[in-house]
Amino acid sequence: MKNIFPVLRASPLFTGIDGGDFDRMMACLGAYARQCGKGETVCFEGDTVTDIGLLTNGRLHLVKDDIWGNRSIVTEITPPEMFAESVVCSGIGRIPVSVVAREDCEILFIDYRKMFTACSTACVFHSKLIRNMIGVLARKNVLMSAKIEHITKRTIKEKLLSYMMEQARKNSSAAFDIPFNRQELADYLSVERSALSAELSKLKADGIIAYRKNHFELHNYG
Amino acid sequence: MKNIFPVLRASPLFTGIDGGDFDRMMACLGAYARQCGKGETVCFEGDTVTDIGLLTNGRLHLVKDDIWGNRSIVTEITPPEMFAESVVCSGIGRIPVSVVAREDCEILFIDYRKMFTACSTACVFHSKLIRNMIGVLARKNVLMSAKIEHITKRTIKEKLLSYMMEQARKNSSAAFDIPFNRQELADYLSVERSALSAELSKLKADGIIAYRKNHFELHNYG
DNA sequence: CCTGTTTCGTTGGTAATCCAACGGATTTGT
DNA sequence: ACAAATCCGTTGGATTACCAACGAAACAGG
Repeated sequence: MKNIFPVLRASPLFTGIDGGDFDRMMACLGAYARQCGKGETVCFEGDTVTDIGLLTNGRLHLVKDDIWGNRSIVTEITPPEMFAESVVCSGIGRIPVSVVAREDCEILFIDYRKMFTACSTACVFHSKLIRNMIGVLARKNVLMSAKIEHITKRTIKEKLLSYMMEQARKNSSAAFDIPFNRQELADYLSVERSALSAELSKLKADGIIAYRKNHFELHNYG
Repeated sequence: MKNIFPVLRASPLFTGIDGGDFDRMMACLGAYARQCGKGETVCFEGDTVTDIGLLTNGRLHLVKDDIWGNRSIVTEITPPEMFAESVVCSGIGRIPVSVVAREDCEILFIDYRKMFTACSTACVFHSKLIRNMIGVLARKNVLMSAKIEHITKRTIKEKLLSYMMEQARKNSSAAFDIPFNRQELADYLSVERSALSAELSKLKADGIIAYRKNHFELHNYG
């Protein structure tokens, strides 16, 4: 097992926490690493989970199976992303997805309750950690709100404009670059790629937007 | 101004906190109440907010205006719900919606940073409050994940089955009641009510589900 | 330079959804 | 019990999105 601390330092959960504390902190948090072979199921939908998972190596898929056995991928997790944190922190406990290793993985499990228990060694990082966790949950919250805002719109045109207006606002400019290619944007907005392309062309033809590759401009944007 | 403590006690943010502490706690949190007349805009999209809003009386709408001035209602807030908590806790600061009073309102504003500052009077509620906040954010997270899961599906039939399977799982039974009427369910799944009704009828005709009013049963489940 | 790959726009037929309208059933208020 | 209002299912035509397929352009590797 290689040194996972560089990965942890990259996690928003541990920002602002001194690297020298990691060893003691891990012990204090009841953290333990687990290896998972490719194809292995880390946990099954409906399982009761009490630990937050932090992927330090490999690649995970969160998947959902319907009654007929069809499997759909909800998300892909790459280091240093976490999973199950919402379920654990909410106290719901039963995880709504299965977690499957797509490659050989190494996962750090952290006991959520121990984040709050003031420890005998008077670890200073507890409050910082909790604050970080709030930030993680809240940011995810904001991202999901925005996504819902977009995909709730009825037509592709409306979804696109909703998305682009958000980008423009974030960038404080009518011109902006987007972090997706067409296929990814289509997946994000939950529409067909070809239909998306067609709608983009139409918006351009109507003079509402201009674009080239991933650079977009909204016209008449105040 | 009437006594707001009963409302606060109903808020998940204050569960498990002794009622006798409320006065001191409010002072410690830098909380202040604000009255808003019907129609008044509490804050505008893009404003920088540093306080969490907790509605203690009245009714709020979170709204979004597009370039052409069309206003769409994102959510309705009723006591004792909060708003802006994700934006504040995430550190993003700029609120992505406008907040409008639909009735005369009373709002309690809470300084997020003061939740963490250990106070001189050694208030015992701080850690409990923070824990509650994590729970609030995480639960909202889980709810939104589920919603995205449903409305991401391509057809009304798939959206319905996704929703109903979640309900069945939550209820640990193939039979369950839903908290929506048809119009509300259509809004939640982001489809037309009439199309939803038609799809429900078809699912019933195909023997996949049975229902009467808000009571549903999934066949071949489990 | 050549080639295989990926990305993107276009098109046309098919399928699904929207939309407005209507009637029946149920509920609510008086 | 009656009237008004609300909720729900149904229908048909208009709109929109899906889907598969294709070709052009951009790109990467040899």
